[in-house]
Amino acid sequence: MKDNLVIVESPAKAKTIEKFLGDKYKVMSSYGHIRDLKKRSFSVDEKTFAPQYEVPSDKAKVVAQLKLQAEQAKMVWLASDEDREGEAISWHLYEVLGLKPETTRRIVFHEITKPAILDAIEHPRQIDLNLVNAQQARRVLDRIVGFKLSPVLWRKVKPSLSAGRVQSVAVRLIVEREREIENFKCEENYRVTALFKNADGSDVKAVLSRRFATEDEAKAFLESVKDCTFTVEDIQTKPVKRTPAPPFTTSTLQQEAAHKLGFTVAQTMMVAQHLYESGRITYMRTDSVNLSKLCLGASKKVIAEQMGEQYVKTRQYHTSSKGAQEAHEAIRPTYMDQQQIEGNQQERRLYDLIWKRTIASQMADAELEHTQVTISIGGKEETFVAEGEVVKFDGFLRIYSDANGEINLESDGDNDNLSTLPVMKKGETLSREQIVATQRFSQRPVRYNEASLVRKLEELGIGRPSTYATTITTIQQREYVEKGDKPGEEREYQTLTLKGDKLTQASHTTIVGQERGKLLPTDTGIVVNDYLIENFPEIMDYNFTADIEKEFDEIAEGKMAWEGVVKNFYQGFEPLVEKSVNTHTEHKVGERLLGNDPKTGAPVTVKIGRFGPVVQMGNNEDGQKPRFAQLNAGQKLETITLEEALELFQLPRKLGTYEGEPITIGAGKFGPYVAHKGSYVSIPKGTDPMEVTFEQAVIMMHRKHQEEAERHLKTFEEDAELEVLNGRYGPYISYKGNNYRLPKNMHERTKNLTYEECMQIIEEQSDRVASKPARRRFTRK
DNA sequence: CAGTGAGCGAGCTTCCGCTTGACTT
Repeated sequence: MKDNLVIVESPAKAKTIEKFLGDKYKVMSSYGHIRDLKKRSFSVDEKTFAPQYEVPSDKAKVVAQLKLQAEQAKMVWLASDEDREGEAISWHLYEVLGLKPETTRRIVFHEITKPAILDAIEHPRQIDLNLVNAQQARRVLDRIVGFKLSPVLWRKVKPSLSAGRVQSVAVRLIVEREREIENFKCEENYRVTALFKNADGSDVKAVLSRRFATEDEAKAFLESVKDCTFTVEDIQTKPVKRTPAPPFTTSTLQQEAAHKLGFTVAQTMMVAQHLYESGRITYMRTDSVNLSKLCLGASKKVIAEQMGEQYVKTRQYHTSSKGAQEAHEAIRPTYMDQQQIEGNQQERRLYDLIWKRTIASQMADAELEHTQVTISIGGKEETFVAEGEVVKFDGFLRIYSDANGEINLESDGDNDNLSTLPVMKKGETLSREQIVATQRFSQRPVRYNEASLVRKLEELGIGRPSTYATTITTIQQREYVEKGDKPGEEREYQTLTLKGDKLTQASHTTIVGQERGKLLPTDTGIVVNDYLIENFPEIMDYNFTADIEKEFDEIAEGKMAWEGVVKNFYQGFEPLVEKSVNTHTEHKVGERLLGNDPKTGAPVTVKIGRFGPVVQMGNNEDGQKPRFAQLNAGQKLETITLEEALELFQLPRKLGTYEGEPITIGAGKFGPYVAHKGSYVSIPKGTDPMEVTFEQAVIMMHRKHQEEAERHLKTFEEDAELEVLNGRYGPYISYKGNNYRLPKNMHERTKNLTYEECMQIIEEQSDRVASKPARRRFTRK
């Protein structure tokens, strides 16, 4: 039996630490929190705010094991993380395991190294009850907000909805961005660029120092420079430095993995968890950019050996993000000298990204030389400016290309990729090749994707590294937002080109504003958001979390009592809940009267129904049963018109009977369809479902059945689960529920593919296949 | 990427923040 029991939060950490401590110590894991507010009931006293805790059923086993060991140990060391939640975990352990003060010590360490842990053991302290109370305030406040607001939504909007301090603000960001885009007023101007040749005949590209508001102004300018001479007026050269980005935190890792590897936020965390468990990287849920001395030294060595001393620059970064608690290190490789690891493709790619980012953060600045050449135009006030950049010393750019790890959202693509300028002399005359005025449009704001929403939440200090991924999942599960693509719009723009003495005009088209994998608000999301903002403005305020965090800090410093902070909040909040529940409105939240049915005079309204947005015709007043119809894809509660709504009631329509069963035309989530004997055929886009005749419908059914029959291109005796199928995008391989792309050069000979060939393709692509999304769970009726 | 599809008067839903295994629909 061991004399000492050390309890940490994570089993991977426990394993590592046990090796450092020798045989007098047993190290176990609590697997995070072991006790929480009761799951189903409110569990907070409305007067005293006393919380009712319980050990959840899935934690009973862990707790029993810990208890057994704790009773036998002479000393129990509580070594949960050094932050608010960690302190609370220690306190709950103390309470639940029935520990004694004289045989309990609280220790913390900031890096998982032998000296750091031995040092922690040398310097134990007591549980900090102020910090624990700050956590209790946080926990209780979140329960109050969540469990008081959600039922309001069940009554006012639809069952099973939810609201909370974090998720509701996340939805607000998405709804507001969509409104910004709707209200965006596009402004246009004319940007003038020139192509010159210098004395050697090399190209010089330059941009005019001003833009023109109208085509006429741009035209007048081009006319006026026909006979001008263009002279190199000034050449300015100055050194520019570029600094590497700090090492990864959870949020920056999610952003970069999304940007560079195309991972979703959840995917990144899953792969990182594997890397952590196999000892490849440090802990992956962190808000700290701090690196251990061990890592700084190891990085220095690797850089000096691989690239030379001049590439080394040891840096220690400091966290600037709001609400950071810095209980861990930055996310970095455990062993810096391991540049590559074994593992599947996703693991190798993510590891590579982490390794490079960490190494780059310890490398020298990149040194560049920026040159700006000013070109005068006859006696005119405007000038052309040519800019160029030369890398003098690549520094960290040698291994990490994206300095800031961000895309510049303001840029409209004008300043990208500065290249080298040819040699020019001051006073030199340049020959004009051509000058082009291009019509430009200001760009509307860009929608959020998962990773950029996380970045925004972190910036606002809302949510924690351990919850970013789940928050993103929750708002999608509640159907407040959905991931989707927006097709670009074709836009026409004009150019005016001056070449020699000739001024020509041309019209071009381009696709703008195309977006993929963006978060779009649903009707439900919009209705819930507007309702919450109107009735609970404090909760929906972007600064609510930051403000309340200041009070939690006061509790942690012992300056305020936690119940007082909660009470103060509750007294302002609870009456608003009361008021909302008791305000009986004639119409549902978000309901909109579109008008009346011209035939019957029945009112036509849209609202959020039990299954989402719905149009209703008539009400119960005249004793007639109201009719309902779902909105089509693309139709929005806010914008649908009476005419569009009435059209929805035209379907379903019966066409007649075929083979003893009726053929009907219906409208579904994915557009109009023909239904017969339980099978469905989509009606192609250009075809009006009201015009489809019985004969056409029959033809469509037959074509579908034929396609279905031809779908199975090849099956294999070796394995019944392996098939070659013909899909919408051509032939593909289907195996055990996953699909695999068939290389283009094999499309011709799908019929004689061999079993071995197919298995090889599957093997090659198996890393790339994303795990199947969890099956949607429906509540049992 | 690889094929979908109703229903709109019956009983349960929900928060945020720590952490990973456990399974049969």
